Amino acid sequence: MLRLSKLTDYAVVVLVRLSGMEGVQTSPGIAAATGIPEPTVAKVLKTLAASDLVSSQRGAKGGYRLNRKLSAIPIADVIAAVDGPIALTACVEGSTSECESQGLCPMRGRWDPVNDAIHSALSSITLADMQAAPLPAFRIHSSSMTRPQAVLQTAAE
Amino acid sequence: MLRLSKLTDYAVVVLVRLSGMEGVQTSPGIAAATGIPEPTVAKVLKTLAASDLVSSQRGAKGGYRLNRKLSAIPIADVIAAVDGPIALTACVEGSTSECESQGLCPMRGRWDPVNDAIHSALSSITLADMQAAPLPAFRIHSSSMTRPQAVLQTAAE
DNA sequence: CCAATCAGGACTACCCCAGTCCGGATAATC
DNA sequence: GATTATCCGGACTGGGGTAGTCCTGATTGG
Repeated sequence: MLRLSKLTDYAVVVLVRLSGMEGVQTSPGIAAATGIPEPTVAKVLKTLAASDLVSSQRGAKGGYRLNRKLSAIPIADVIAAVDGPIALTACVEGSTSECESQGLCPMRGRWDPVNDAIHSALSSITLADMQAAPLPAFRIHSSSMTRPQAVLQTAAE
Repeated sequence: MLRLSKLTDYAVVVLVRLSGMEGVQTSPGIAAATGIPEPTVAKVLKTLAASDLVSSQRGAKGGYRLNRKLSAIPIADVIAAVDGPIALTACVEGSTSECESQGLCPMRGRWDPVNDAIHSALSSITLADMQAAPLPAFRIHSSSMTRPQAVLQTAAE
């Protein structure tokens, strides 16, 4: 199904949220604003910090801050940061000649054009594109909602 | 990691193998030729038959046959047949408004451009492209191999 | 010195895929 | 008509990976 992890989903949400504010933001704060569980937000942010997508400020009054503008972050970077290198098959990703059946595996290099195509497709779309995306004419209803909603309604908070 | 299932891998191998022969081929035969376990080959072929990528002939002297030429089969079709519809997020695939947190989920439609990009990328590459792919200058060594190797060395058997 | 926050890892529960197997239906052959 | 080879469809099970939580330590401001 070619699915990417839910964490990547969260990462996009968190990053877009970060872009909306000026100073640093704490993970509890982001968790409250997005509705994503606090530990999970922390996990995502740590991962993103490891990939230099966000900067962290430790200690009291600390928090996270976006390093680049959304328009400078291709979605491929986010996926790579959270889900690891973008590659469709296990054969391709690094472990050269580690294929279980070297002689049998006819894939060696054969998925490369596919991987390249996907990679370039994902590199051409930035978070800004996703932020300003279609966004159907649907509005957030606060009815039957108990949690602190309002994740990012068109980034204009 | 954006990985697709190993079954898709197998499907490509099986389809390329099918393209090399004229008449129908049995799943045991393909299993022997490709080194893929027999039940798995059968499973893949059944799936491919359900998506009209291959035709099946039942009964004795039966088997499978390719419906279109490799050049007419985009890899997207194979992925869709084996792994289901191509969509990156769970939100997108069908279950409309089934998102666990409707108000919270800012993804609704936002991954669409990404999905579209990937879909078109995968539609532009056919099995023929993958068959005639880079194919590094490496040859199958029969040394230290016990299983029936020779999956498809450049489709010229 | 204390409180708030990030850092980094370990840990667990759950879900989905991979692979197998079985009984049934179909069709060619003898 | 019986037999045999093959596909059909589903159920079943085990393993791997993700999601999510938690804990201990390091850093920094009040």
